[in-house]
Amino acid sequence: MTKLRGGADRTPAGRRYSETRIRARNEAKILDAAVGLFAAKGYDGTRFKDIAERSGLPKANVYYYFPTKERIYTALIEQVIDGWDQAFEHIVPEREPREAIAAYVRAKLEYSRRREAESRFFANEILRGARFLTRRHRRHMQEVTRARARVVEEWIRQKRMEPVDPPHFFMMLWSATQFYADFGSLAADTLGKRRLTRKDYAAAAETIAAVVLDGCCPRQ
Amino acid sequence: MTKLRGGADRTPAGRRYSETRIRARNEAKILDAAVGLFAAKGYDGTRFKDIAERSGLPKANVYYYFPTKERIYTALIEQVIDGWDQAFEHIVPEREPREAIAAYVRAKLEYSRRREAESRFFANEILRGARFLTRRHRRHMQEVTRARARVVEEWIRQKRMEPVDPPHFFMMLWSATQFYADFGSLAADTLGKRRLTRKDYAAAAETIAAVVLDGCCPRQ
DNA sequence: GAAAAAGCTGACGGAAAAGTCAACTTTTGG
DNA sequence: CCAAAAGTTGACTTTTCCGTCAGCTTTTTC
Repeated sequence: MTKLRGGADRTPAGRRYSETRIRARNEAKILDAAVGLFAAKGYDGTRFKDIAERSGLPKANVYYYFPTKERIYTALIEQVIDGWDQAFEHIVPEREPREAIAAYVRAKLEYSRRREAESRFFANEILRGARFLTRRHRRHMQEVTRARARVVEEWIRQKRMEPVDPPHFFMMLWSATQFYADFGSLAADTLGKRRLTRKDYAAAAETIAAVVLDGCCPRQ
Repeated sequence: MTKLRGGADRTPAGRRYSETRIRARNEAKILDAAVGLFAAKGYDGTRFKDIAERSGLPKANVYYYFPTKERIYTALIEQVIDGWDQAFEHIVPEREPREAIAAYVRAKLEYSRRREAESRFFANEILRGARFLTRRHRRHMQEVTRARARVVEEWIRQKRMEPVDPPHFFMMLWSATQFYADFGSLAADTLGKRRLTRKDYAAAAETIAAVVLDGCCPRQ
């Protein structure tokens, strides 16, 4: 499996970045401020000045850590992909498909509820054609997805679930789970509420599980 | 049902807009150019100058038709909502649920495949919190959705389909169908292709139908 | 404790964007 | 055909934003 986060950037003095405490803290501040802005306004719509203001640092200071706006953006991409990988860990051959898939759906929903900005940020990037995803990122995601697709294929071969096309099946799960965070305003409108609550996410998990699981996995 | 498109803007001389042929033609040119740019770059990322260039008109001329970038944007929103309504027409009580839902899924997929830019444009707007949707737009969409939710409720009452929460069920259908157009680059990667073909959309429709329909509607 | 590295910042320059305007040409209604 | 309305446009001003830089302070290292 390709490793991400191989970062080898260096300070002017040749020291590896992120070695100092101050740098780590300030980079976190900046990324934290940036993810919300990028999520709300997109790459082009986000002003460098605004990132600086929101993170509480002078603009020139932000430039000290990130030489361009693009670097901030790509740093965030790596951060998000890390999270993306994790939910997949539920999809393992030993588990019962029904239970594993339900756990995966819950994990994804939980992630997108708790890290709404990250979720929207990434959705935005993909929506715009994923122009900042490098070949390395893409390959990594492909490999991870393919590995889990093999698990599903195995389940199907064992007649433990209905025959579905694994990639399409995953995409269906992604779209359903991301929807609530990414299109939250539409979801809220549809439910006639001002904002989505934890309960709404729970109801979503239930509906998705009810429909998808009964549609692909025989009940015990 | 609330009517959209009530437009009552007037020219300097008090004439209703869109009465002249030239205006109609040029507004169409502008909106056509704008939708692709907004879809690719978002509201803030789209340059007024670029809209002008792409539509083949001088910038000042575009300003003659649309006093601000925002007006172009909101004009597009109305256009898209019109399309959104149409797919819903398949959801009628007389039809067999299984068949009606399958038709709805196909219609939505077809729309997002053929009008990819519109689809992405709208997804982008929602993703950013739907800040340009007016109360009128929102109410309209709510009403339309609610009306169709009643049809689903009726089906359930008649035991013609499994009990599901209609709003969540619709959101699941929306997310699954929009995914392929809106997140096309991710979908293509996942399938190991450069671009999505008509066949991929067909496979998507099949997977969605297989999973969703078996999950909610008893087979005949 | 002093040299070196890391961290910080106000002020500035250049580029590119939005938006304006006055004068021009074309189209239309009667 | 001609007056009025609609349509067109280049050149302009204003605003905004990215990125730089020189010189400062703080922290680390030995």
